[in-house]
Amino acid sequence: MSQEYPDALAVADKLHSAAIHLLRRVRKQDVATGEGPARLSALSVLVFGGPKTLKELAAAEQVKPPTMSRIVAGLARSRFVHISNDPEDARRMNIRATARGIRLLQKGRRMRIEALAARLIRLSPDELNDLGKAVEILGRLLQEWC
Amino acid sequence: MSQEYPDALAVADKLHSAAIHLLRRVRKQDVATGEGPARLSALSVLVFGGPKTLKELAAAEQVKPPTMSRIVAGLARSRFVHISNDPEDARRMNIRATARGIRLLQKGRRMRIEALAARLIRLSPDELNDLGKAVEILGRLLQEWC
DNA sequence: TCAAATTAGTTAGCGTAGCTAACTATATTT
DNA sequence: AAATATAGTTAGCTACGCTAACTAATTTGA
Repeated sequence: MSQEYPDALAVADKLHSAAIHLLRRVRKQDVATGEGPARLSALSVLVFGGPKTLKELAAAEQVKPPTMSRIVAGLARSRFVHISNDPEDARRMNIRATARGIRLLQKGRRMRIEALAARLIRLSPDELNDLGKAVEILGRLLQEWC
Repeated sequence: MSQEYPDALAVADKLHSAAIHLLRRVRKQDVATGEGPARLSALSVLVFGGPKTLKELAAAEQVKPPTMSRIVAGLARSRFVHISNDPEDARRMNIRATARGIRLLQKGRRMRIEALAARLIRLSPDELNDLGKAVEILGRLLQEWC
């Protein structure tokens, strides 16, 4: 009992630090897309989760409606998403990624992931395998979390 | 050769996603400190790495000098850091964390890490162990990565 | 030695991204 | 029909990133 907790704390500390520094490195690839991380992330939700209302998108991104309103406005201005009226409720908007949006997402995602993968291939097969197990665990943990 | 690369890509993808979502969760603890992540991170560098000039601090945080200038100004206004003149070079400033700054950092860090650790202790010992190995690997990888 | 170049940091001004409060417009409930 | 609730926007604040242009101090080197 007094054995697990300090260990979890130590892992939490290093994991937190690693997440911060890892994102700081891959974020450098983003400038090439011309869009910021919040827009790319929202676009990703639309591409992989299908059309959404503004409120749903805000909830998915854990952000308040006014924030998502501006993110969507930026994406729409650049024609990466298309906004249509909900036929059942005139208050709602239906937001969907355009083909252009899907292409942007694929490009940006590919660049970030490839920059990271270029580092990962320097690892030994064992190390990569350990990392693979860890991301599976993290994926499950994050799904349960909130 | 065509075996390692796609695997690294898959791990990179999930790792990237996990880092984004993990930070989004722990960041919620930050509001209680009253300071943003960039200030807390810079303060952390000062606490664990000792006094620094503005340029050194900017380099450590991978940020441009004007950005760090504003971060330091905010920390100084709240008396979390103390700025003194370099006796050898009047252009330079020596920035050090105050006792108040150290206390804030410890508080904020503790809250974020504890929120994360509270999730990690739900894992099995094996899973926690896998995660422990992964963060060690990531730590080394990030050190080499510019 | 003294003018030119370099270096440290700031200021001004821009964009993105987060928030709350207050607003409009539409739906729903009573 | 009026009151209430819901969806989204607007206005205005803060933080945090950048570049360009600036001041002040130090080095360089002719």
